[in-house]
Amino acid sequence: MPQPAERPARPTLADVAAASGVAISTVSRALTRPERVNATTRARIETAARELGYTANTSARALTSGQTRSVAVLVSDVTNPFYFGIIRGTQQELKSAGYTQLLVDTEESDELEDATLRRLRSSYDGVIIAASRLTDRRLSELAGRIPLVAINRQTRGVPSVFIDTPLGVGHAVEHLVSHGHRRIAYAAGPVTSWSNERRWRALRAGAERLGAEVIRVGPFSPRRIQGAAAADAVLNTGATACVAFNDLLAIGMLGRFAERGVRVPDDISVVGCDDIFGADFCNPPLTTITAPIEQAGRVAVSILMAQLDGSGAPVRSAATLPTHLTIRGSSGPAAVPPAVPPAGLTRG
Amino acid sequence: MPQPAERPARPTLADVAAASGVAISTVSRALTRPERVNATTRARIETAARELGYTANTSARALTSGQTRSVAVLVSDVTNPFYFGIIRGTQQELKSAGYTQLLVDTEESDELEDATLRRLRSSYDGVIIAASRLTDRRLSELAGRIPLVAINRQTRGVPSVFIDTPLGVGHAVEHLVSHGHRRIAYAAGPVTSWSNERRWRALRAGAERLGAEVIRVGPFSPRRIQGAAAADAVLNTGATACVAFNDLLAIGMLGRFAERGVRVPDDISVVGCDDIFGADFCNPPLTTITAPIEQAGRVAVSILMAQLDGSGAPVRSAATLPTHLTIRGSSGPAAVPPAVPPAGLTRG
DNA sequence: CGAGAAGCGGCAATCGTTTGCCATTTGTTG
DNA sequence: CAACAAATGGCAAACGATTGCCGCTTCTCG
Repeated sequence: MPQPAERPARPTLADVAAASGVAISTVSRALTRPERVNATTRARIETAARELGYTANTSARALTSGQTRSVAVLVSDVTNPFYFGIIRGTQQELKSAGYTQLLVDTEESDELEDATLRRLRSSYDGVIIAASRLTDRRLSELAGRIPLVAINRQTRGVPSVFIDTPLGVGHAVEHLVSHGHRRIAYAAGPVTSWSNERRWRALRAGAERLGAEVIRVGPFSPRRIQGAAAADAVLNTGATACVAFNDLLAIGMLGRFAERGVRVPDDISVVGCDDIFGADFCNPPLTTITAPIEQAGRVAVSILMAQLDGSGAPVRSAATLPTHLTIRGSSGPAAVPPAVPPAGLTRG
Repeated sequence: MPQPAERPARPTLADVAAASGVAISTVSRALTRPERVNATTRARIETAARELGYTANTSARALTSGQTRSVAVLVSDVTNPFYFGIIRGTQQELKSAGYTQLLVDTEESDELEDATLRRLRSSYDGVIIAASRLTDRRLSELAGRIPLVAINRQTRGVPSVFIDTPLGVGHAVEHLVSHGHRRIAYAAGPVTSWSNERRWRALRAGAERLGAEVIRVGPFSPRRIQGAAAADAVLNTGATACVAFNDLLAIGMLGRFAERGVRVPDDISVVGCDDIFGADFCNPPLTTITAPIEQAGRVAVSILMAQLDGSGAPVRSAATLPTHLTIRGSSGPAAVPPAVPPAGLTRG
């Protein structure tokens, strides 16, 4: 019985070799290390390859070379617009480096993060983790074993890109205090978030420096829906201004304040973090700490590439990206003027 | 010279086999077809595998089995929040099906779309294309060769998920006309967009049915920044209401109108399409055609899975997802009352 | 107690590519 | 013209898993 005439399979190196009358190995070299093969032979091979529509099988290639030319990008919640920015940045940069992006949502779970990384181990050459929930120990152990870059997570020995939101928080405090706010609430994010702690500390430090009071409420899950609870909690503190863990929460708060008839910024000022899509056109437009989110994704990729291409020498790079306060309509003078006029402004 | 003692490599089937005293093939079977191997042997193997931390090498597995257990998701612009919804949906569903998502941005280019699909051919089992820019011919040819599902693109023989925005456009027209609008502008999207044409036709048909006039302006690239140009163009038409190709454009228009002192909806009503993140909290909140975006992603995956798991029988499914008009603050009564009172409301 | 069947596990080929090593050809130089 | 080097291309062994086929055990039943 003759074998079926159909040949739905994709052409392999063997096909190209047969078509151009050389050995498989020669074709392989012609395609991957052009200088190793004679120009005329190479031309013949390239023509044959093109005519056959040959493309290398990535699995087979990965098997021998150990290189997959793809990078896993872990985000803790694809739902969060902040990560869209990261994804955009990594996507752009990975593509231009000829890599493929494996996008994974870890759902804020350290276990899932760990399990995914293990399960896909042979599918990627390196990893970019945004807002990891892993312990320092585990993260640095991981970084020792596989090329990895963390975004917004500084851990000893782990290459990272840090968006310096605490810096912006400092500016936010100055902005608020200069407007007469003396009591500032912080609507906290998840306890497992490293960034959350950093922002809170920056807020406290800034307030202390300028003689303002801070009250922390929360934690809240960084989602818009949680903004309602956060808004109510903030109202209870008697603060005239608040800083939210991130814009998502802040936008949610804005909605709740409107619902309750609390005027922003007349009754209360709201400051967010990140400057995500929407922060500029919500109502009122949100005063926030603008973070170079996309850039963070791009920088993360470039640090990763350095590790990958490099000769194995530990790169152990750590980039810090500055942020700035973007003042929009959601913040303004404090509702109730302070009992004592801000004479202390020229203290010294 | 003795070989270096270090053994950084991941454990393979051979390692597990050695550790549990059986052949490689037995280990493979124990792990993938548990019923083929004795319970006690299996237990021993599983223990060994666990202790060694064994995970299958995906490349090797893909090479023999021909299955990669990953799916390529192509979007034409990761920057567009509409696609975030798609990505979320596919991500969720793919993960629960045990697949990995390869995210690719095709940058609105048919060539890039084609090239990527070819280049990565051996890396995915199936493809989901959102808003393909390919020709019908090419797309259906592709669908004949590889498992594929198109989102918002109906082409003969290509399994697809269609978000029925035209249906919603019809409702939007009724809404506007009932508010006295007689002249409605359409801010068109890219000419290569299949959806754009469908929306325009629905708008024209609806207007004709209700005796209103429509004017098309554009095309505009579906980005916020283009909203300014679109707003200005709409103003020139003398229309009292407009429908935008999508929310991104509509939100951009809102900003421009505010800038020019044109009140929405007092001076002009604005209706968007898709109901993306932000449509509900922009200023004013946008009246828009709410699309089940995430669901579209999920349904696309499930159709793809049917093709993949199925016995090769062409599934050729086509799902249509209904939309609905969500009325918010950006639309209202026409600025200038119609010359003739809308007596025709009870026609027939 | 013997024969057939079922259960179980091993051998080895295979997937498509890469790459170290070697053989051949070609070119260079004294 | 001889001898050696460089350029070129082929052979074959990996990479790590899957799987068809076959043989050995065991078990069952007459």
